[in-house]
Amino acid sequence: MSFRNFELFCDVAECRSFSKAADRRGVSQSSVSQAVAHLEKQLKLELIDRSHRPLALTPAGQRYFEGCRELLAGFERLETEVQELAGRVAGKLRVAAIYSIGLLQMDSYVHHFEAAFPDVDLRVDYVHPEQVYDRIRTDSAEIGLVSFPEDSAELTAIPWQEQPFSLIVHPDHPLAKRASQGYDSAPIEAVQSEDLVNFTSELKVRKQLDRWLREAGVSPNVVHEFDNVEQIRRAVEDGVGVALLPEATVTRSVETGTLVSLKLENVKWYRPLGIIHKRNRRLSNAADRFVELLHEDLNTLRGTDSNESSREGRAGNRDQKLNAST
Amino acid sequence: MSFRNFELFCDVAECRSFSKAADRRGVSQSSVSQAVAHLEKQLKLELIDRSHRPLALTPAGQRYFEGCRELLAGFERLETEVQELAGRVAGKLRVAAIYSIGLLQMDSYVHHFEAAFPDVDLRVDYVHPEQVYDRIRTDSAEIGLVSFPEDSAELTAIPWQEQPFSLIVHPDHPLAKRASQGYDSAPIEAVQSEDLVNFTSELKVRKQLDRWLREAGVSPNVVHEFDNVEQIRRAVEDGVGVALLPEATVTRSVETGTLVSLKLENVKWYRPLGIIHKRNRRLSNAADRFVELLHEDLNTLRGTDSNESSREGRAGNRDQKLNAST
DNA sequence: GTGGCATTATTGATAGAAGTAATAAAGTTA
DNA sequence: TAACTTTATTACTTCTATCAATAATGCCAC
Repeated sequence: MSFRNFELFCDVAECRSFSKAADRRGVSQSSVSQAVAHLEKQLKLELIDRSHRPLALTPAGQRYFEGCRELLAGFERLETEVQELAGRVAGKLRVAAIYSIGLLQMDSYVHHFEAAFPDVDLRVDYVHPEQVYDRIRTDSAEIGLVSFPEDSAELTAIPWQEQPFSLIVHPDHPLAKRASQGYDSAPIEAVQSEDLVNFTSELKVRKQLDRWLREAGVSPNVVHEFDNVEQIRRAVEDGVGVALLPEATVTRSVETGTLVSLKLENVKWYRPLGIIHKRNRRLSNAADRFVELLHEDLNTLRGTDSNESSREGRAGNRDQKLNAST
Repeated sequence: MSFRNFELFCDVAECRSFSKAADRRGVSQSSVSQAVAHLEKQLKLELIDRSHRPLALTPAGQRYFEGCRELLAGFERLETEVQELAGRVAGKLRVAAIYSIGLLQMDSYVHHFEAAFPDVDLRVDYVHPEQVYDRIRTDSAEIGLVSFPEDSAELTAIPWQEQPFSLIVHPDHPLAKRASQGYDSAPIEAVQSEDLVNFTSELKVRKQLDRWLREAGVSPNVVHEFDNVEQIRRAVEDGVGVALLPEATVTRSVETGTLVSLKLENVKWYRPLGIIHKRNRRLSNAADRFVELLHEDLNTLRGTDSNESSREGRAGNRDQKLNAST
C-alpha cells in the first residue's frame, strides 16, 4: 500500500469531495476514486458514505482519517528530523504574516531563502493579525510575523524591525508640493485638521497612533476607518484624505507616483514588527534559519550569490553522492 | 513511497543484513537492496553504513529506523482499531506459551480460532517460562500461557486449566504391568525409592512436587533433572527412570505406546495453567476471543462446524459487500 | 597481500499497480 | 423530469517493484 493512498484519502476527508481532492493533489478524479476504493477493499469496510452529498465519513472512516493524518504527520516530522540529524535544513516551514508586512520585501526574503535552502518547502500566508496568532496556536504555522507583537503564556516574540511612520498623501494634495520642492518631510503639525484615513479602533496600531497624536497635540479629522493597510492606501489614492502609514507598506505606490510619502519631522513614530512562535517548542532548523535571514540586511543579501548566502546553509552535506531524481 | 520499503528497511535494521531481511519477508535480496537504496535516494542520505560487516546503521538511519518502526506499529494499531469499530475481530495476535502446554491441544484451539477469525494473524510461540513473562512485559506478545501463574504489579493471570499429574513410566517398567492388567492407576507410594526424572529445582513445578512428596512421605531417588517436559519424556522413554508429569504433556507418547501413564491414587496433584496479560492494558478483541475460546471444551468445539463456532464470531459484518482480493 | 567465501549492488526483463481519458452511473437542484 | 454536478467504471498507458543472473565489495584465513 502506497503512502499516496493515505494522503489522498485524507484529502478527500478534508475536502469532503473526491474531485476537489484530485485537484488539490493535481491528479485525476479517477485516480482518487480508485485509491480510496482500494483502501476500502483492503480494510474491507466503507470509509466514506457516498449515499449523500456532500459525502460524509463513516465512523470507521472518521477514526481512520484522524489516525492517518496523525501518522502521516509523524512520518513528515521523522523525515525532517533525520534531515536535521544530517545537518540539513529541510521539511515544511509555514509562516503566517500580516498582509501589511511589506509584500515586496517579504518576497525578496522568500526568494533568498528558497535559493539557499531548496529542500525546505516554505510557504508564507498573508492573513489578518488575529489569524496569525491563531495559526501559531493551532500549529498550522510555525512562525508568525506581526506588528506590535505581544508575548503571552503560549507565544513569545522576537523583535524584528521598526518601520518609521510617514505621512502619505495624494500627489495632488497641497502637502505633496513640499516633495516636489525638494523636501521629503513634513512636521506632524501638518496633519492638524487634515482628513485622516485611519485604522479601525480595535487595532493596536490605531491605539498607538491615537496616543502619539494626543501627545503631539495634533487632532486630525478621521474620515474613514479600515482594518488593513491596503484599503487605507486605496482610499488615499482615491483622494479621500491623508494617512499615517509605515512607508514600507506603500513603497510600490510611492515609486509609481500614485502616492507621495513625507517623513515625519521631530517625532520618532515606529511600527515595531516581531516574529512570534510557540514558547515551548524548539524551532525547526528551517525556522531558525528563516529568522536569521530576516535579521540580515536585504541590500547585503541582494549583492551576494544566494547559494553562498546565509553562512554554511547547506553544511553537513558530506555524503551527498546520492542522487535524487525528484 | 510504498509501505513495503519502510518495512524492508526495518527488517534490514533488525537483521543487520540485507539477505536475512529478504529471507524473512520472502523476497529476493535484490529487492531489499533496491528498496533501501530507493529510500536513501529519497532522503538523500545514507541510512546504512555498508563499509563494514555486519552492516551498521548511520545515526540518521538509527533514528529513522526507530521512527519507522513506531509509525508502522501505529498504522497496524490503527487498522485493528477501525476493524474493531466495525465489529470485526482482526489484527495481529501474538501468544507466548510454555512448550509443555500440550502442543496437540493448543494446535486444535489455534485451528478453531483461525477458522472462526480468519482476519486475525495469530501466532503462538512456544518458549521457556521466563521468556513468556518477558514477552508480555515487552509487549512482544499480548497473552501468555504459563503453569503455576503468578500475578505481579504489571501482569495479571486468568486461571485456565488444572492438569492432573500422572506417573509416567517406561513400558518395560514393572509398574507398567498394572496397566496391562487393567489398572490405569497407581498409589503414589509406588514411587518410593524409584528412580525419578525430575524438573530442575528452580522451577515452580519442582518446588510444588517436592512439597507434595514430602507431605505424602514419599521420597523417590532423583536421578536426573531437566528444565522442560520434553527432556524428561525422552529420559523416561530411554528407561532412565519414572516421572511425574501432567498426562496431557505426553499424550502422544502414551498413544504410540512408548510410555505408560498411570493416574495417581489418593492424591489430587494438579498443574494449574493460567493466561497472563498486562494488567493495565485492555485486551484486543482478538485476544478476548482467544481467551474465550480457550475456556470452551475442545470436544464440544470439535463437534461443531468451526465457521459457526464461537458465538457471533463474525458479527457486525453488515457491510461486507466489499470484496477483498487477498 | 591473495584466494576463497559471504554479502551487497547492478542490470535487463517482466508483471502488476497506479495513473489517465472517456464514459456511465448516481445524486442534487430547478 | 431535465439539467447539472459529482463519483464510479472501463480500457489503455505508464511507471515501479520485483526477480534472476551477475558483478562488485568486504571479510577472513593463510
